[in-house]
Amino acid sequence: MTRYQELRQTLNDEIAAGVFEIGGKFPTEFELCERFGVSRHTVREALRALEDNGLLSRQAGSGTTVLARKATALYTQTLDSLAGLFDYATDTVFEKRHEGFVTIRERLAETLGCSIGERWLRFAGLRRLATNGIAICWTEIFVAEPYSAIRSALGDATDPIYELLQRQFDLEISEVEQRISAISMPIEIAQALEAETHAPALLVRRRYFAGSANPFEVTLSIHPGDRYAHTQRLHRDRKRKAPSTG
Amino acid sequence: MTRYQELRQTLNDEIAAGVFEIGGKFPTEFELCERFGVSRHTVREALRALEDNGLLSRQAGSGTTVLARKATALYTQTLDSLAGLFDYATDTVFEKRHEGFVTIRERLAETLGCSIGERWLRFAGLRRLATNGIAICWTEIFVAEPYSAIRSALGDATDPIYELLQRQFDLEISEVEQRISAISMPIEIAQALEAETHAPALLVRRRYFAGSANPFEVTLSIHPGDRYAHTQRLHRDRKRKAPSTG
DNA sequence: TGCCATCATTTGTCCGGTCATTTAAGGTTG
DNA sequence: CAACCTTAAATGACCGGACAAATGATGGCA
Repeated sequence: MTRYQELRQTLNDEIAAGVFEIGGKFPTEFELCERFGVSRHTVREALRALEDNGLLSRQAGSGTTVLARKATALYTQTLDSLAGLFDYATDTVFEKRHEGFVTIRERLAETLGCSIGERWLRFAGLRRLATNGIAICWTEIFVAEPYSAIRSALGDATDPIYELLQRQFDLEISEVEQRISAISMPIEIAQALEAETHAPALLVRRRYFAGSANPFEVTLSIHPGDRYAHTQRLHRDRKRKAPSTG
Repeated sequence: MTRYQELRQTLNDEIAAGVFEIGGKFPTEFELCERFGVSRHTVREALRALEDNGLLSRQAGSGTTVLARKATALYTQTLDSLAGLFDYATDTVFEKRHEGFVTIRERLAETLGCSIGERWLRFAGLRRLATNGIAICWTEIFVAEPYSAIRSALGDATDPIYELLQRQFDLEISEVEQRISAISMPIEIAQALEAETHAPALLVRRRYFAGSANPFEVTLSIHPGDRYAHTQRLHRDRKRKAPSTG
């Protein structure tokens, strides 16, 4: 085993044993260099692994903080791509009906989860199955103003907007929040979807984050209740008596 | 932006543009050092990021291989326990209204996802917030017949039924499937919940598996659309291969 | 020909150092 | 007292170098 691997295991064990208080400060890189007689590079490599495991948090100027005793994830849902969020059987196409800037008012602020007065670029339209053209849902896509320049890059693109945003602005989606609620199908949307007005519908809101506390994109999808159900599966990935992580 | 970030983006773009053949060799670290006039450390940091994104594969002695044109990120939802499935803000209590065996007929077979003629033990009732007693949902719990002995063990237990089942029958829940759809609030349930009849409601079906292809427990929850929304968060995994703990 | 030792290549590990950026703390000033 | 400035300390970025380990090709030998 290499030095930084040994160091990582040693520190991992000490954290698990409760040597350091959770939320408290971890020794600095120089202190660890002295204590273990290794270079700063070796220490940083070990700390990096512990940070990846979610045990530590590091901040320039502030230092290293202990986040947890051990990595705990008992049940996980894994998606190979964000396309997995849209658990449709086949490919879909977006049929744009509206495009333009909106200024958020009270109603929309609540549903989108953003602040009143903000300006967002909005696309709205139908999403259809590519195979037979059946309309699955009404979709509204909101892009935060700083990124509204993608509007020109859209054109004939068939990629999801978050993919275009990632490329053009070098964003890395760090988190996606998905919120599902039941609403009554609005009249205009019912017409576009050829669905029954005021019938129960599924409202799916997805907020895309890239590091910041505010999302850079928010999408709303309204599905007729009889055409779509959201399904997810969670797998257990650790045995009951498993610990002995090191 | 730092140098290795710029380098990462440049190489990322070149890979995406098809400059390198998939499965073919990528330039060596030294070649990249010369070409971009940076140190090996900077190159390695950029390559590391590309490897984490699943674009490259590196092998000591052999070199670097191109795996894909586009980054295929992994997004995971992690739960420390199954209690995380119920994303209520506070504790809840179950108020039992019905208890007994049912034989599955056509309608129920479809909603539960089981076969006609099967016998299940059924509990039905209200779930209330422990703090203020507000009814959140109508809940129906179905336990497969082989485990119906749990009925006697229930009594005053406040634990979730899947916990009791796990203990009494030494089951280990391996998978949970959650299905969310929008329905119209049925009359009887609307009355019990003091909600509006035929208003949009959220139907959450959870099926609990323990190795077998058939669930040992299925629960249905019907939430008034204006009282509850289901929320889940997905995090991007920084690395495709799980970081080892040592 | 088939096998094995050798060697050059490439990535992995580790060392030393320097400067930049971020943060918290302390002191100064209006 | 609040706002600002300075300073120290910590992590982040970057450089140059050295050796280790893995790999694949080369060439000699039975």
